[in-house]
Amino acid sequence: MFHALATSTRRDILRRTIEREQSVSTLASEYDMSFAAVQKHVSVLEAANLIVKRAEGRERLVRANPEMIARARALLARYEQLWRSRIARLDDLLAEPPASAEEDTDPRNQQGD
Amino acid sequence: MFHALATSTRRDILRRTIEREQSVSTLASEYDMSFAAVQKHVSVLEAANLIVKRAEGRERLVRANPEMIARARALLARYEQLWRSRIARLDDLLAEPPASAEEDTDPRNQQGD
DNA sequence: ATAACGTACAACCAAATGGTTGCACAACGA
DNA sequence: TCGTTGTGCAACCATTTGGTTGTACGTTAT
Repeated sequence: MFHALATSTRRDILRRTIEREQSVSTLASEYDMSFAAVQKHVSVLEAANLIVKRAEGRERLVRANPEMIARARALLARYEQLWRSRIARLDDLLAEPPASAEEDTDPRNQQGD
Repeated sequence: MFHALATSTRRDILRRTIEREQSVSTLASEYDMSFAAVQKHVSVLEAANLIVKRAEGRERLVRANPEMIARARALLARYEQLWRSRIARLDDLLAEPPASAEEDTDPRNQQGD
């Protein structure tokens, strides 16, 4: 999925199909490459579920799938959350009372600052 | 940057270095591939600014760069925003009074339901 | 019916990618 | 000092990727 987002052409296709549903050939006319090349980009986005195709006569209308974009964003948000919880853990260590020598591992050696 | 995130190995490296800073060889020992392969993944992440390397003796300590993760997430959030504003625009059209035949384009033909 | 259009797909190609091994070199430990 | 460890880098290889052209086929318009 991140792979599908890794090309600027595909991100642009995504952007355009968010704006409005449009046919593959309409999309292809926007780029300086062959129809087949754009067709491949579209199929990569489709495989990643970032867009959806719909048949209408001889045309295939392409529209973005906002659910998948949200999923990608949520995944990255999880990484941010990991980071925040790491910070929280360090804060916890620092907040611990430096008293009692009960533990066999000294908290001061857990995370050098 | 999305390209850097496109491999599960690299996302895993990112996750580990969010958890805690660690050397390249420590990272390498976690994966079933050569040191050089992991080294390359690390350099891809570094080029994308998703991680930062720091020299300490002969080791190179790697840590995640949360700013860049946030930027990626923000970018995807913008796509979501695009989608929302598209919906808002359609809502505006539907909210318009269907009276006055002044426009030369009939609102009923704008978006087939 | 026939031409033009929109699409799908296969074959092909150059470049990038993800992996390998090997070598060089600096830093550390005995 | 000398072996070991951690790193960087180059060369190489197989596969994937992003592009091309050509062909085929259904749909639309004349």
